Order: sequence, then structure tokens, then C-alpha cells
Amino acid sequence: MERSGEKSQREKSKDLNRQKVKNAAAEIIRREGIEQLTMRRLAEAAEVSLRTPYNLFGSKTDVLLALLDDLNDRYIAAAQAMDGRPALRRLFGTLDDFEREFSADEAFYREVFHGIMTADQVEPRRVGYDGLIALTQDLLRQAAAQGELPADVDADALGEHLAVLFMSVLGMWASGFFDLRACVAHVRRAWASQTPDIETSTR
Amino acid sequence: MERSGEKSQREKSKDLNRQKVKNAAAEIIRREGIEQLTMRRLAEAAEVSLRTPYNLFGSKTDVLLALLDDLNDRYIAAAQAMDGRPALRRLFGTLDDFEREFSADEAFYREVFHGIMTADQVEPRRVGYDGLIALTQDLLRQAAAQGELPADVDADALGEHLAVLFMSVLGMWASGFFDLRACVAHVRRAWASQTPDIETSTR
DNA sequence: GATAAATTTATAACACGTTATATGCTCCCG
DNA sequence: CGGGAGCATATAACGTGTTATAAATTTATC
Repeated sequence: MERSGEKSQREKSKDLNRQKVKNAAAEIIRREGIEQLTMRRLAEAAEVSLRTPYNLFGSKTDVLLALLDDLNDRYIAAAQAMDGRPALRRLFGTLDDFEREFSADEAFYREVFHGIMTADQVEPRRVGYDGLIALTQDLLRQAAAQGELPADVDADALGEHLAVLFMSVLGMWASGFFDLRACVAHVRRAWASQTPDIETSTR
Repeated sequence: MERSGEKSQREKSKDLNRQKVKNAAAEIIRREGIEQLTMRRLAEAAEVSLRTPYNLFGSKTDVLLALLDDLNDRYIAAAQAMDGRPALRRLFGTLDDFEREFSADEAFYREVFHGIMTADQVEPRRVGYDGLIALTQDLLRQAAAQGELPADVDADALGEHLAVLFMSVLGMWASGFFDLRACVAHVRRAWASQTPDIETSTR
């Protein structure tokens, strides 16, 4: 039995292989595009057997999901970093953060997202759907508590709605319908029309 | 040389095979689900060779797109059928029509849509993206001309925006994130917040 | 009606994601 | 240190969408 905190040699070895697979996947996507990312090629580049990525991740989709692992954490951290400011401003601030982060590497993120979304079955939890809704609802509840929202607004329902709009438009960006700038503009416009008239951008 | 209007025997025979393939595809999806729709099984059910659907449609995705062929026409016809009424009312009326039409056969349409959206590359034109934008812009231009919109609203930009929101949320419905009722509710709410305060449902 | 062109057919093959099988290696525990 | 458990490996295989090849069949043209 291993104690929590310290990792067995076995686990460290698995982590190493996980890292090798993730690095190889990211490099192939960046250098040659996601259509070149086959499991055989990935295994070869990561210097593991074909079976190993399946053992460590489960499927090709799970490898792509792993490339986005720390993304949710960063999103939440960004929202919390803007601590003193009004909740609605923080909400729109997450949009700015998202745009900044993704536009630095738009092609990469688009290909990863699209690869995930085109899986046979998309499991909402795994793509951060629930977490995004929870975060948005949380910010809107704070906004309501601070009097930033009209009293008759259901903060939870609105939070779910705004999160759905965000993810929906993101999905079309991933499918190549428009670029990231247009994607964020659509979300910003939709969000702004449902929230009181404040400065909707922190830039 | 064939005259326009009359079809050659060649073309009639191809139309017949197209119909056989489309009917077989729809039947397999309805009876056994889209995961049972393989090209080999489809060819067998349609009583054609494996190659023929590729000759007649191009790819599996194109077969699915063909199942939705007359959908756009119906959408446009529905918008025009409500002729006398205000343009904004007609716009929301198309939402009602969409909900009525699809809820009668939700599982079928969802599987077809999802099958199309999960293709390697989605071509916006082929999924009716451009047509939907054009229709929405048209209705909003009429609304502006009839004074239903504030003077400072850019009808074309708003039309594109509303169409994008519709298609985006539709994409998430197709991926199974929520059901059709929730899908339409999200679109209605997003649309309503961007248009003047009228009765947003014709029901 | 004969000949050429267009389609369909039958069969095999390719690359893909994924799984099965059997073998080998490495680490943990007594 | 020895043995068993956990994991990686190599290889083959399956079903998938799609394409190649060559033969058969249907349609158009002279």
C-alpha cells in the first residue's frame, strides 16, 4: 500500500510514459496536424508500444482530453485571481483570459477540441461542461448577492444559460465555422445582452 | 443531349438508386440506431453494391446530408407561410416550427445531425449554415424596415449573430448535452434578449 | 443492331481505432 | 532473494470508411 503523497516506482514509471505520450501527441499535432496523429504513429514517436496509450489513457479521445487537463484549473484560477472586482466583471474577465490563452495557440487548441468533439460519444463531464456551468453559476450568485443583478433574475438558470452559450459557440469554432475572434465576439454579445449594462470587457 | 426538365434513363436509374439508399439508411437508423449504419450494411439493405453509395453521394456523411435535403426548403417555406405577420414574429415562428418538426422524430434527427457534425471536416455550406444566416438576416431586414428594430441596430450583423447562436446550440443538442426542449429554450432566451420586447412565441 | 461510353458490380486491399493473445520485464512484498 | 503481481511489448486480428481493379451490365449513339 502506498501512502498518499508519495508515489511508488510503478506509478512514477506510468507518469513518465503518460508524459511521453502527451508530449509526442502535442508535437505531432503542432508539427504535422491532427490528421497525422494516429495511434501507431503516436506510439512510435513516444517510444512505447501501441497498447500503452490505451493502458494509460483509455482511448485516443482520452489522450486529447489529457492535453487539456490543466485548462479547467487555469480557468477557475483566473476567475479567482480577479478577487476584489465585481462578479460580473470577473465573469467577462474569464472570456478575456480564454481569448488571450487560446489565440496564442489557436490552431493547436482547435484541432484538439475538434478531435474531442468528433468522438462517437461526447461525455459532458469530461469536456468540462459541468465545471463551466458551476463556475458561471457561482459568479452569478455572487453578482446577485452584491446587487449586480435585478432581483427577479434566477442566477442559477442564467448561469447555466450563459455557460451553454459559451460552450455551444466554442463547438462551432472548433468545427471551423469561424475564428476565435468571432467566437468570443459572439459569446460576448450574447452574454452582454443578458446582463445589466456594465463595461463588458476588462481590456 | 438531354433537354432540361426531362431526365435521361441514366439519370432516372441513378435517382432510383439514390432513393433506395436514402430509404435504407433512414430505416436502419430508425430501427437499429446510427451505430448500425455501416456502409456494407447500408449497401446490402439498399440492394446495391458497396461502391454505389459512394458513386451517388460521395461519402457516408453525404448520405446523411441527403436525408436532410428538403429540410432547409421547409424551413424557408415555413417562414414565408406566415406572411402577413410582423417579421420578428415570423422569426420566432420558425423556432416553433423547428421544435414541432424535430420533436416528432427527435432521436432520428439527432443521430443524423450528430453523424454529420462528427465528420472529419464539416463544410458550413452543406449543413445549411449560409442559408440559415441569409434567412435570418432577411427577416431582420424586414423587421428593421417595418420599424420593429431600434434604428441603431445593424440588422445583418444581428441576423448572423442569431443564426450562429441557433446553430451552435443545435450542435450541442446533437451531441447529447441536452434535449430538444432545452435546446429551443436556450435559443429562445438568447434571441429574446437581443430583440425588442414582443411576444416571443406564437403558441 | 453494333459499338462505345457510363455505371454498377464483385473482390480485394488500405489505414484507421481498438482489442486479444502470448511473452517478457520490472517492481513490490515476504 | 525468490516469487508473484503489475505492466509493457510484439504480433495478429477485427470492423470501420474508403479506394483500386477488373469484369459485367446498362444506356446512349451511330
